[in-house]
Amino acid sequence: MTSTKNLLTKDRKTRPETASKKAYHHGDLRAALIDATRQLVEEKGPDSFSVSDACRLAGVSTAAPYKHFKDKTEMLVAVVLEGMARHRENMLAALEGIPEGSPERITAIGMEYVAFALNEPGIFRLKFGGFTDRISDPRLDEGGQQSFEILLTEVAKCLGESEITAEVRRRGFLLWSFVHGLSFILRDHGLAEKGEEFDLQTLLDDVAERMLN
Amino acid sequence: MTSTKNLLTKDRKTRPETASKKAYHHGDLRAALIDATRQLVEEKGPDSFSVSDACRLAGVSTAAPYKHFKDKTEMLVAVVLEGMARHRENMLAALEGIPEGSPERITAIGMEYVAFALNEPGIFRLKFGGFTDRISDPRLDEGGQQSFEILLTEVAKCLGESEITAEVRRRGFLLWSFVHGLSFILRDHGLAEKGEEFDLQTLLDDVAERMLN
DNA sequence: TCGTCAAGTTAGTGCCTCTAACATATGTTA
DNA sequence: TAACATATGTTAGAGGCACTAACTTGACGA
Repeated sequence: MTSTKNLLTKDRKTRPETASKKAYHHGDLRAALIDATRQLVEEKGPDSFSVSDACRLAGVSTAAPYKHFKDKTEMLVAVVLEGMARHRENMLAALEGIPEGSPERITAIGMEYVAFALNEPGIFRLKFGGFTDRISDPRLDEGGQQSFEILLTEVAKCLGESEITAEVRRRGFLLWSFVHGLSFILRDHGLAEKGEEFDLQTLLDDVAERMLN
Repeated sequence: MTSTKNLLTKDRKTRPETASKKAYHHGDLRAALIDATRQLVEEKGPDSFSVSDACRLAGVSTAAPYKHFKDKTEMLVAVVLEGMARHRENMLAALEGIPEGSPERITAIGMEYVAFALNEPGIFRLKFGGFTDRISDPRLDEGGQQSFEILLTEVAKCLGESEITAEVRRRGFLLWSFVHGLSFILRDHGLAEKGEEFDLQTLLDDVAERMLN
């Protein structure tokens, strides 16, 4: 589906691009397994994901992944890391063309945050749903921190601060909490709450104003 | 630990309370298994929970649970339902003694919401963390809705409305989103964000004021 | 050309969920 | 009170999964 090959693979020299060798060796099994894992996590849900399924999808034996990943958890971590990088890129892209220091930049980030939760709920849950008993990799915390910094930078500009002060951090934390919770709720229940519908953009504008004034 | 027997068991007539019959029949295995499940879910995390472990803890064979529960998922649902009832009771109890219509009632609910997430993270995650691919029981949605109604009632009073209007629902939704997200973040990272600490009560007061004014 | 090593394979272990068939206690009814 | 029906336990076992060990293939460098 997505052409994310080589994102997480170690560089290899002179890989022959004649991919159809009917090869005993796969070519880039690591990337293929990550693709398969992401697909299955979204299709069946993270809980129902099995390494065996990923192997079947990639067309290899069930022992093959262990040449590339320590265990099942490491496969999931790889998928989440890749997803978080995409998430950050999306948020940064959403900022383009919006004037610096305007609250629209805050809401744009929020919209993108929610969009990721709705478009890739499986990965969103793996990262944020508290898989913490299974997955605890420092790289995941780093990634989350980087996303948070993006928000803080914008909050600082909105508040007219030249650097990230305690107050900026505090406001950012409030905004983050809100959008984070909103993402979970929307993913689980949708925007229609007992027949009444909220407009997401309006909701975010409202909150940004309340939090930043 | 907690004496929650009979909470979820069908009434049985004339249960002999001479529990130590070295009995082939357990007495109240259903309740014992729910207890064991809750304990294990908190100790090891929902992902690592296994029916076999619960059986060992309860001292029965691994086939015994299936006389009381359809499958593993139904065991978890039972634990979550029981936890949600406790959660609602806690929130209602937290309101006692606080004058009607004051925003302190809102923050008291928020504090209790967060407290549950921190005290019973396993159950919190099972309910809200999006186990939705495995667990989807209408009773869970009902329970969540009931909790939300508690909040809405208080929001209406704070806004001086005699019934739950669209605006009440909207404000309640904003508050819920915030506290929900806050719960997740605190459970995952704690209140100390890079050395700076927020006071939870102050944070909630602040947000309530911003959302209700 | 040959040896080495990365990256596949098959076979197998141990744990898990869940089912089938059997065993035992309990309480109802003749 | 005896016998039956039913609820609730048991053991045995099927089938799936994560992961390992030992073997095989083939690509690359000396």
